[in-house]
Formats: sequence, C-alpha cells, structure tokens
Amino acid sequence: MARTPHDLLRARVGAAVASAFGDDVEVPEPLVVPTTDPRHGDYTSPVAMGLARALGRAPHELAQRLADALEVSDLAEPPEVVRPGFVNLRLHPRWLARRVGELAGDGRLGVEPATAPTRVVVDYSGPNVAKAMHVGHLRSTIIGDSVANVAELLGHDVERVNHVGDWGTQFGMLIAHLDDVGYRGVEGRSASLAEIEDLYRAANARFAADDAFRQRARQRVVELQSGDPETHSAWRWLVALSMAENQAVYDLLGVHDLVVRGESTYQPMLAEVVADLEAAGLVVVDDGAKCVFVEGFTNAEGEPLPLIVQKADGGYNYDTTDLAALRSRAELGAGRVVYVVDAGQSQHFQMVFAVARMAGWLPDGVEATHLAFGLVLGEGGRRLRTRSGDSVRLVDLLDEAVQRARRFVVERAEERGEPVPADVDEVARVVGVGAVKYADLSQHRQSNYVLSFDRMLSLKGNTAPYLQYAYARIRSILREAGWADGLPGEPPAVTLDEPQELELAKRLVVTGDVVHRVAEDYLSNHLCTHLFEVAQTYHQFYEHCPVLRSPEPLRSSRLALCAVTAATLRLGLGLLGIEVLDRI
RNA sequence: GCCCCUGUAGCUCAGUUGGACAGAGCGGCUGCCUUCUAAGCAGCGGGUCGCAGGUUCGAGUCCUGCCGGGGGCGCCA
Repeated sequence: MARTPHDLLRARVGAAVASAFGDDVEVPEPLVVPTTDPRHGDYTSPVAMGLARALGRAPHELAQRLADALEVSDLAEPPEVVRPGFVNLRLHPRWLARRVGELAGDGRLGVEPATAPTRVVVDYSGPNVAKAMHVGHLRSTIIGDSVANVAELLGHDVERVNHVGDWGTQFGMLIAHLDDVGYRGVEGRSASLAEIEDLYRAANARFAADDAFRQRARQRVVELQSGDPETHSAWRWLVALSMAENQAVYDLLGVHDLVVRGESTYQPMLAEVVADLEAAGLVVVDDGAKCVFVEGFTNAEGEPLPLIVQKADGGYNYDTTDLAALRSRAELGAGRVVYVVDAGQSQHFQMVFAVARMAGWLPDGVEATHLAFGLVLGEGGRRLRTRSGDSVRLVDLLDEAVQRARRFVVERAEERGEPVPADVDEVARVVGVGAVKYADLSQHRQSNYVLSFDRMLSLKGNTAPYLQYAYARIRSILREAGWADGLPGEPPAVTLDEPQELELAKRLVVTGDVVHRVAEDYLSNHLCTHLFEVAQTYHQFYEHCPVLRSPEPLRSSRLALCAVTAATLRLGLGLLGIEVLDRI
C-alpha cells in the first residue's frame, strides 16, 4: 500500500463515498486532485459535483455529507466544504513531519515497487553502422535510458536493447566500394568513423550514377546474406569500427548495460516471419512485393497502404526486421516493449504493432508502445545542422557542453581568486553532460526540442546545474554535521514550525506519486518539474532556516530535511541518468 | 489530398483521466554576500490560452470547422 498523500487520500475518499452514498453509486474520477492554489488546501475532492446529477442533489449538500463521512484526522486537518462542492484537504504538519522522518530512513524515498512487475524491453539509441551518431540519436538514448532507469526502480526486469542499424542493402555498395579503393582484405587495419563515412558517401554517389557499380553492390548484398566469408568479414570490420567509436559516446553519456542486438540478429528469422504471415492468410502480392494491408492506413493517393514484408527482388526491409524483433521479444517473455524512436516513425510502428496483433504474436497481455519524440532543432528553430549543412555529431555536441561547463568553473575560480579545482575535468563532464540530458528530459517528449547551450548551461532556473548545485550545497552542510555517510543512528524527530520547512516537506513527500506517474506516461518532464520544485523550496528553506547554527533538537530535524532533500535529488537525477557531485 | 503532432507572457516552455482567480524559467527593473557554496534568495512588471462554434454545473484541457507551424504518406532504414 503506497503511503503517498495522494494515494492515501484517494483511498479515504473512496471509502467515504461508499459509506455516505452506498456501494452501488458510480464514483466519478478523479477522487482527489492536488490543488493549484494553496488557499484551497493541498488536495481537493470534486466528486460531489460529479455525483450531483446522478443523485439529484445539490453539490454542496453532497460535499458536506462526504466531508462528514471522511476519516482523515490522522493525516489532514478537518475537511473544508466550499462553494460549488469541493471538499478541500490540508495535510497535517504532524503527519508530514512523521512521513519525512520515515523517508530519511528509506532509500527508495517512498517510491513503492510496481504491484505487477514484468519484463520490460526498452529499445533505444539505435545508431547506424558506418555513420557517426548524431543528435537524432541523442534524444532516443537519453529518453530511453531514463525510461529504463524508472522501470528498474519499480522492480521490473528491464532489458536495454540497442537495435543497431547493422544490416541492409547499404552494406552492399559500401563493401563493393571498399574493394575499389584498396580496402579488400584489410580487416586488420584501423580506420576512423569519419573515414568510413566518407567512403559511404562516395559509395552512395557511385550507386546513384554507375550501373555497373550498382550491379556489383547488389551482388555483394546477396553474398552478405548468403554468408560469403570475405564479404562477411568486411561487414564485421565495419560494424566493429562503428561500435567502437559509438562506445566513446556511451561512455561520455554514462550509458551502461545497453545490449547490442542489431538488425542482423533477426536475419535468420525473416523467412519464417513471412512464411507464417502467408500461412495466416495475411499476405497479398502486389507489384511483386509481399504485402500485409492494414485497415485504416492509406497512401498519398488514398489507396490502402501495405506493410511490405518482402520486396519484389526477394529482399527484406525494416518492416520485416521490426516484426521479427517484436515477435522474438514477445516469445522471450516481454510484458512490455517500448520503442524510443522519433515521431516520424509513428505510422510505421502503428502498422508493425497492428500486423503483429493480426498474426497473434502479441497476446493481449503484452503491451507494445512507441515512445515518439520530436526533432532536435537549432536555435533558429530549424533542424540542427553544422555550418556546412551536415548533421551535428553527437561527440561534438557533448564536447562543446563539457567545454563550456569547464570554462565556467575556471572563470568562477578566477573571479573568487581561488585556484582552479583539481577535479575540474570531472566537474565539467558531469555538469556539461547533465545539462544536455536535463535540457532534453525537462521538455515534453513529443514536442520538437530547441537545443541551446546558453539555456541548458545558464546555471539558473530549471536546469541540471541548478539542481546539482543545490545538491552540492546540501552535501556541504551534511559533511559539516558529520551526516555525509548517512544518519547518525535512528531518524531524528522532525518538526515543521516554519512555513519553509512545511513547504519543503510537502514536496519531499510526493516523490513516489511523481515517479509512478512518469512510469506510466513516460513523460520525464514531470519528474524534472518535481525536482526543480524540491530544489527551489529547499533554497527558500536554506535562506530562512539556519541548520548548523540551530540548537538541538531543531538542528537534527533540519538536518533530516537536508538529508531527505539530497537523497531525493540524487535519486531523481539518477533516474534521469544524471550524476551528482559532492562539491562543485 | 490523407494521417499524426502542434499553436499558452517579449523568448523557451509547464499545465495530471475536464475542476476554483492559467504557472515556471529566461530576459528587463529593484534589493540582499564579515553568517551552512550569491551557480542563491526576496520583490516588481507582463497572457482575449491561434480563431469561431458546441458539449458540461465547470473547458487551456473534450467535439466540430477554419487559420498557422512541424512530421509522415508502398518496395531506404
């Protein structure tokens, strides 16, 4: 049983409705909502207004009956019935104080495990072989990693899968081109990804212009698919080089446990996938291609739009691969499969999910979700590009953020006449990368996201540096008090006499609600807002309530508030994949 | 042409399954560093929630239409 105020009040109001109006009334949702205006208390129940019509009574009267039946004296002030028919609830300081004391000894900060843990596959990042990761992969990686973190905290069996683009017709031309420029049989040599990208561009150009080359490229695809050793080893060389370079990005981002299971993984299953679809009577041959038509999807001419599962030339495409991957994941026991892929693919995923359901590969209990996200835009509101028009490489973007953070730390030290900290590189990395991640995650996932170094590193407002700074400040106090390694024994009694203490406690107590909400809607910006509010409320507390200078037992009570705040920030930022520092 | 997303303060954006007088941050202006990190805090200004209808006790939120922005639309992934 969750013990967040929202959950508790929901249960109490539910019980009160049953006792006041009988079990058979249909209870209008929501039972309780947080208020927007503190004058209305902390939470309010609008159910009386929802019941007014069904029961043929005035809302105000029903609200009064509800309030009379409501048993909340242990956690809230007496309910207040107001105007149209709201029942307002204000949390009792004593309850809040006790709850904060409990959180001080709770590593989960009141985040209860999921009631029905399942296997969750999170498919994210998905870079392409022979291409440097660019900003498009940034959001997928950052968002996907956070989704996985949240699911993990709730006790799900989480699998982080990197569906790398390591297969396809493009390898035919690339390998054919390698032959011509002297790369044949030189798998031992090293090459930068930039070099490979140049080769890729050149291959592309030739493929478009040269018939003979096109023929050889196609031949190479056939050889690759049939497992020809020489072709295969060239392919493996490309994959290995690409992934080695990507690894640097993952290291910088602090992304771990991401298991590569690329498109090539599913090659052996494709023929069977198509055969099974045919056996199920779902396949229609159209212009030589094997198609599955899905109701409700049309093309630009208004004609039915198919998912093409086998091309006219016999080859497979990513529709087939994604079907095979989804089927495989369901077979391996996934209860939920989450795809973190840009919004441009949403029709594709809708169709893949639909076909998988038609084929019976996705039982009703298995949930497939496309977590769509918007584009990364430059400051002008256009797609982010370099001056030369290329897409921005992820390493360059992250490096710039880290460099800017470093410059700030150095400049601040100079202003204060202090030496530059010895760990300036570490601080710069944590702050710079954290800023990039937070700027993304604090934005609504579906909207296009305007990337601005100035804003994400502005160090003021709703940014990672602000939160990291708040954390470091708290840690400084805890260190001073000897609390840095944990509580000195049992959680101390907490008192909340100052308004700033009370406000802080109210924020600290709802982390469980917030995390569970984010686990459901996958909108990390709600978690960001919560952390920002916690930090902001903490800073107000910090200004008005001395901690170390206060006499006992007030000192310990305030230290407990500090400890819970620090732990909340660390937990929350951790869920976002953002590190914290004891000193900044 | 069809489908999806989107339009909220000068700028960037929040706004929980419809709930009370729409909120932040940035930028602008004014104060606060012999006191636990001023990357902070306190305060002042600023919005016909794209437009028009509709549903409802109640609409930024739901429905319809229109206007503007983004993305997608059969053998690339």
